[in-house]
Amino acid sequence: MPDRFADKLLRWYDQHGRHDLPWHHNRNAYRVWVSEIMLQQTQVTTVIPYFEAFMARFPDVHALASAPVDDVLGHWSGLGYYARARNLHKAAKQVVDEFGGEFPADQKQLENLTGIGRSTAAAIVAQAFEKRATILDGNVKRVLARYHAVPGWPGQAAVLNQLWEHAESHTPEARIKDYTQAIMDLGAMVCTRSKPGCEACPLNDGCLAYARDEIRLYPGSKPKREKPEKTTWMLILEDAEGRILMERRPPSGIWGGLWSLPELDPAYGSDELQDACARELGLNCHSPEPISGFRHTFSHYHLHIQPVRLPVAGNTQVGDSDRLRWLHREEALSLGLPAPIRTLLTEPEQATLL
DNA sequence: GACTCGTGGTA
DNA sequence: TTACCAAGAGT
Repeated sequence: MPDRFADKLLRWYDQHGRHDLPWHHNRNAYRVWVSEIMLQQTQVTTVIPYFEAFMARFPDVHALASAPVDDVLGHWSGLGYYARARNLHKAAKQVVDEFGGEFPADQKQLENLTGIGRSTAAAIVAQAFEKRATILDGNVKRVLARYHAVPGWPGQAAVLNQLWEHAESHTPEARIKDYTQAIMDLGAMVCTRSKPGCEACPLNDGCLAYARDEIRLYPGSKPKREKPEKTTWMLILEDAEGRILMERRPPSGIWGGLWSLPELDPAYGSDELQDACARELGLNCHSPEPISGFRHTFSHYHLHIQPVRLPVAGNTQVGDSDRLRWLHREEALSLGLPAPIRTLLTEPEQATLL
């Protein structure tokens, strides 16, 4: 049974909530879906320009389903978590092939689409179809962990299940679209991770953590783990015409499906790179010109990227395959590149010669 | 259940 | 400079 929680929250939302985000206009299941996928683990201010460009290029599910995956990845370049883009493209085809281009209004059917989980399916049902459904994203987890003083890290299944139960219990029948936006807005604008605005919170009188003055204890933090250090050679192979050899990365793993620079095993020493290049890529290269490396931090490890210039002598047999392409710098930059590779190609002064 | 998957903001 | 983490989902 819905409680006063939703009423207080909605009253606050009417005055202080965000009513003007890009995906609030021309609202339909497609736009809600794309926004929800982009917003996974990604902040609103980062998403907005990507969303606008994506909608201009892929205005509906048919445009997305019929587009080349490279085009989709290109519009995702710099946003991160690129499996989202591959899954988005795959799911668009599913919607066209299995549902005639119309998104199902059922949460379970939505969850069968690639890349749509429980919370995202609920968000689409609530926001696009205005049917009662319960979301549980990072904002809601934080609000509810504090409101009910739920101990533990939400990554633990037991903790997560408790939060889902609380979330279900507060979900109202009426104004579901607004409620869904409201509880996310409260988490993003008031019940923030650091320096929450408890004095201005519409729910502070029922908040258990606030009553105990223990806001900082919730939600529980993730257990720390050591981040391993990894190293890789990134080859800048430039031919006589100034073209650079680009390589498509494998579909899974880091930067899956994106175009990047060819890599060699870090076990090779600098003096072995020229031979390794000939053996593994069939290229006749000049001697390597080391460039100062840089460290890039991922969620689970640090990667020391060691770029190396290896000018290529004469014609080469490599290239124009599905995996390897010789491209001018501008052509390469039009592909979906990982952020550090884009930086390496656009700001070579960042990687100056040793 | 543990692990993987990016990037930019923030303290 | 570094650690933490945000509109999660797939393997």
